[in-house]
Amino acid sequence: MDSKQAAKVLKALSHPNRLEIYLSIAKGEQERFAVKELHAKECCVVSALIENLKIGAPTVSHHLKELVNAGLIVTERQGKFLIARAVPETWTEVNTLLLG
Amino acid sequence: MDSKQAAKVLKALSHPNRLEIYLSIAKGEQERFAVKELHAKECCVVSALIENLKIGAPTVSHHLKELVNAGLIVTERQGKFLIARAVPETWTEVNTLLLG
DNA sequence: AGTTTATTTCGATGGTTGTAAAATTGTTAA
DNA sequence: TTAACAATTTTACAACCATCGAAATAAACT
Repeated sequence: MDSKQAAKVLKALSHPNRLEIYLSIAKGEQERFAVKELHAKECCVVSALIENLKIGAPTVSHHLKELVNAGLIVTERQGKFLIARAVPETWTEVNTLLLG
Repeated sequence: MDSKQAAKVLKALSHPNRLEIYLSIAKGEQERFAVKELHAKECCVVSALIENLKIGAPTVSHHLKELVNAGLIVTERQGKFLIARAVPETWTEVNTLLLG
């Protein structure tokens, strides 16, 4: 990964709320909120994040789009809900650039 | 490190020019520009960064201050020049949070 | 003093975060 | 199969923050 792409990823994580959203998704801490049919590690709906962060749904929606755009997560709609999963390789590549 | 502090560090690296500056300092690529008395890995003067990035001295000065403020580098004046060294532990802590 | 290197101040420009209100998409119940 | 509900997204807008250079200032060498 080149440094311009890395800067984009870092920017996506550079806001406290967005970093929290990413960590919640990556660590699957949303299990208690998630719909029962899904596995814990791949669960995260917008409404769960709203509960935790106390910011509005439109803002969460916007933040999620930025994380998707940076390649840090992927999302998938399941019925009414939006499910998110982290893409850990993206962070690994950034880390490689910074440590290399 | 807590996530708010991590976000601050990530923000400092979230701009392409600042990331380049940090990488230059961390990798000691500025040796050819540095004053001869200093060791390669700890050398980096503002004028060298200006050469590489083609942005003005005031902007470089401002970016360096943000990197210092995030704890990613330390600076020291040696005569006319400003010397910078990376503080790799800061990045390590951020990485630990993101991987943990 | 004059030159070189870096910093501060200030202003212009553009981007970011957030909300309210409306629109969209999917589910459920009559 | 409509009507009502529920989750998310889009649009529009306000408030705030970031990047950058020009000019002036500071610090250090010759």
